[in-house]
Amino acid sequence: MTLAYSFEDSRPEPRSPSLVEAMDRLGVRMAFAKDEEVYAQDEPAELMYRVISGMVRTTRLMSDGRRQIGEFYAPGQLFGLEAGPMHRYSAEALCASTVQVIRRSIVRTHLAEGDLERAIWDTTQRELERAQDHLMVLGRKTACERVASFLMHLAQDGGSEAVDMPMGRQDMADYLGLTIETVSRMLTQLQSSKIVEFASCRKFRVQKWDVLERLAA
Amino acid sequence: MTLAYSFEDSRPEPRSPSLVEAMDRLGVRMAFAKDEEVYAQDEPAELMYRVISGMVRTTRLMSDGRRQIGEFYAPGQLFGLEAGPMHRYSAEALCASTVQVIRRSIVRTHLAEGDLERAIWDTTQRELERAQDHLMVLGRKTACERVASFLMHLAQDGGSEAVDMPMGRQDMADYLGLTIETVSRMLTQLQSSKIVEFASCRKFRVQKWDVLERLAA
DNA sequence: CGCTGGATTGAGTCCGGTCAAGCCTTGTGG
DNA sequence: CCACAAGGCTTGACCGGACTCAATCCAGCG
Repeated sequence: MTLAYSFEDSRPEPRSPSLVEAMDRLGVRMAFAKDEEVYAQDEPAELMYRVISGMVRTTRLMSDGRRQIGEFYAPGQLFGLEAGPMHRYSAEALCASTVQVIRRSIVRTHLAEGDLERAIWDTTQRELERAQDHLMVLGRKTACERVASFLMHLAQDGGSEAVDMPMGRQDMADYLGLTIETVSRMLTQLQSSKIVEFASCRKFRVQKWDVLERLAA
Repeated sequence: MTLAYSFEDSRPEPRSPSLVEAMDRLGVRMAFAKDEEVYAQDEPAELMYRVISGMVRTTRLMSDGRRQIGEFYAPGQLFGLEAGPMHRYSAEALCASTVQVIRRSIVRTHLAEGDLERAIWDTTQRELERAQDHLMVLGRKTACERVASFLMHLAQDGGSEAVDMPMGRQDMADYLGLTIETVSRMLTQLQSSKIVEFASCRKFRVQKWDVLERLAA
């Protein structure tokens, strides 16, 4: 495994510390290769997951191959905590990743009454908020605004540091409802306007926060 | 009020019957005119709402006026039951409507422990599922597929009956991430292919379920 | 050093947006 | 009952942003 994207636990889960602790004690760490599936759509959701290193994406596929990415999960974030009994998206590692896995029933027996429920609740709530923000992006924003929003979001809590982008152009495109070519064009456009600067095609730095913020609207 | 859209309680809320009962006993019925606001975005969410007649939409606005509709709520459905402390969308009646309103704190004191929580949970869960389906529509479907999905959804539980569409073209457009003109064109296209038939511009009947379903993908 | 897969760039097309005209329904007032 | 106005819907002509297809570039790696 390369060191490139192993920013271990740099963004810890803000809530449910006791759950995370229980997962640490009782959970199993599993390694996933790039593009390896963590779970499948319509599979029963009896496990829960937490990203340790790398990054995970949730995707949904149409019969003709069109793909929509629901969300990206960075180290520290919980995922696969569906409200219903089934997974509504499939989940895949988008680069070599390690994920902590634990059976829900085990968590339940080892946690104070309601702790698991609270964690699921917090996660679902955040999930809904993210989906609602995503709707605005997909429904009403231009290609340039979508890409700007995306970079903004990635850079959010990175200070003025260089930000790593574990996902490739295709993943960005499928997240933003665009094509790779359009994503690429918008990125070069943002770069030539000196709004962001790319060290490599997976690493950038924001140069004009105000402009980027205004573009992301 | 015209009789056009008064399909009172034809689609009852499937879960949380005790909550609905409590709302019936303790809630207040309020009438809203077309386009009247039920609650505003970023307003504290201390009330909960249930559509009695008419229809309600939740919307989010961008600074330049672009609008995204989050969801439509038919009679019987609960809305405004946000997970967080604030409303993340504003809600408006899209035609003359009556809405049952009740303060959350009152519900809590009159219901068995956990009943309110369960209702909020069920609603949030359904909300998330709807948002996730919506993402696929906005991210990866063509104009024709979006409109087909929309009609499909409306007609879902209407049998082969004529289906009423309380919302205007602008509302459809803002829900589907399109313009009124495109929506209109797709509707005439679907009609001239004999897939659906419009009695008036707000009332239709599905003629070829299989084709519509395939289009909606 | 060449191979490979991802990223960029270019040329051309097309879907959906824009602008503008016309139509139809509904409601109002003479 | 008709005339007219107003708003919503449809239709047409045109435009442009994003897609498609294809060539090229580039970094990582054997």
